[in-house]
Amino acid sequence: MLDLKFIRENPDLVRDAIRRKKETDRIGEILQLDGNRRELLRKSELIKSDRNRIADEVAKLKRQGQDASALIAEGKSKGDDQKGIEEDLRKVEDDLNELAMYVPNLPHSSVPVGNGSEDNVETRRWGEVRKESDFDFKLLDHLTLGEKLGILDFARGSKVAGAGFPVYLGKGAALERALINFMLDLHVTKHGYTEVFPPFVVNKASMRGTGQLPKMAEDMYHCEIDDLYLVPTAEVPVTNLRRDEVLSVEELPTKYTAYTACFRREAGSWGKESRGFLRVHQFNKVELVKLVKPEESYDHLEKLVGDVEEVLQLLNIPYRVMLLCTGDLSFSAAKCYDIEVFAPATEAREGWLEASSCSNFESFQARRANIRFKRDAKSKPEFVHTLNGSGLATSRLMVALLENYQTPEGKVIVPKVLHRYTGFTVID
RNA sequence: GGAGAGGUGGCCGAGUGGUUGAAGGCAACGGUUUGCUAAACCGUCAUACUGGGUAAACUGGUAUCGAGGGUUCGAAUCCCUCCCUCUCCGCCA
Repeated sequence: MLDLKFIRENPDLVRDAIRRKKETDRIGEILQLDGNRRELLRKSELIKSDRNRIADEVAKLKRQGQDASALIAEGKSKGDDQKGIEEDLRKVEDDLNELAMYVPNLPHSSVPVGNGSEDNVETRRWGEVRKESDFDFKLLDHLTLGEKLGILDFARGSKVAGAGFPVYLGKGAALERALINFMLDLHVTKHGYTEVFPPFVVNKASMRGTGQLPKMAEDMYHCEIDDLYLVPTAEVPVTNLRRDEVLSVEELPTKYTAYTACFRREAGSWGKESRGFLRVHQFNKVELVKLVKPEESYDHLEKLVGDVEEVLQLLNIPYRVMLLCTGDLSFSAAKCYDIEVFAPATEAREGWLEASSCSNFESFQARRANIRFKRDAKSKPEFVHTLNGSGLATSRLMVALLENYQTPEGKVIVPKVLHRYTGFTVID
């Protein structure tokens, strides 16, 4: 969330950002509540100060063995006065905090202004994009291919859990595991991330910390009895590892990578692009998370994107990097690149599938999650900047892999870098 | 799940109703001393919110002893609820 003081002092900047991100502008109410809060706070603190003074004087009198009943009576009535004010204050604070949670992060100045995905800017492209017409045989899409090879089973996934819970079988399961291990190893050994295997469920405080709550409540799986949420992304447990901590400057940048399964209800988003792997309730993802110094966060964003790109380059899967415009930028992000892989047999979005999203949240999450650092022993703690990116989600990656690596015989060649993980070179 | 013990500042640890934001120690920071290091000595040593002040220095107030509520003129200290940690027992992958 944003600093209330910042909102108070720069309401127009914030309003502008809200408009660009197409969120609801409730800044007027926030400013009003903030004024009320400060007024009530002043009143309440004045009374408390009186009460403290009275209590001290009572103590003094008692020590001297004198009568203090007049003061005690006064203290009692002050206490009654305070109750009413305190109640009002708490209500105002609750309302204010709730509203403040719904104020989005400000887009960075380098983010193009735009309405939606049509205004995103392609910043670069890598690999050979071979369209369907470039192949001299009839391409199969990932679903058909997966079923024919017996490596994917959506029907049985529906039986045991429900639609959108895919099942991987045999070499498909092995390939999935290989991808995960390959990506983790690359990020750990080559890019210097620390591997984390976090819990797959988190509490409310964690969900608030990274900004999924309260806005995205509908999209989470929630275990009511224990009040726990299934993680929608490893970003949540991993970023929250350091919640309420003050890091030393030597710890920055802190870089984590983690595999988790990701669970999303995807409420209301069924319809187009929902065939097969394109939209599922459970998928696998290797996530990258960085906690960095504020002045370095934009350099780190570029490096983060580079770390993700290397995965695709090693797998030799064509992709493009999209800089999201203000209208497509998520609630918490200040700047975000999407990495889209190309899947030649997929009709949706002309074959370009979002496989990674790399964002700089600046201090937005750090403020919510209260993650700070000290430049040295004497300086005040400052909020870190947090970044994260999928490095990558395997579901969409699997689509691109199967479709790009298929042969005229309906087999799939395993990319070379995965051989040492799979133990086989062809799926047939 | 059952029984017990406990959660105090960066860390250790005292404190069972009244100048306790919290003794003492360690660590850290500044300084004195020192050929260097060590030691010794002196000092500083929480955070947030809020008011005054020049959005500085400085300064007033409030809150914070796991969290939330209650009792009281007054709570780290008494009562209730919850969370977490440890030990033992049970159950279990």
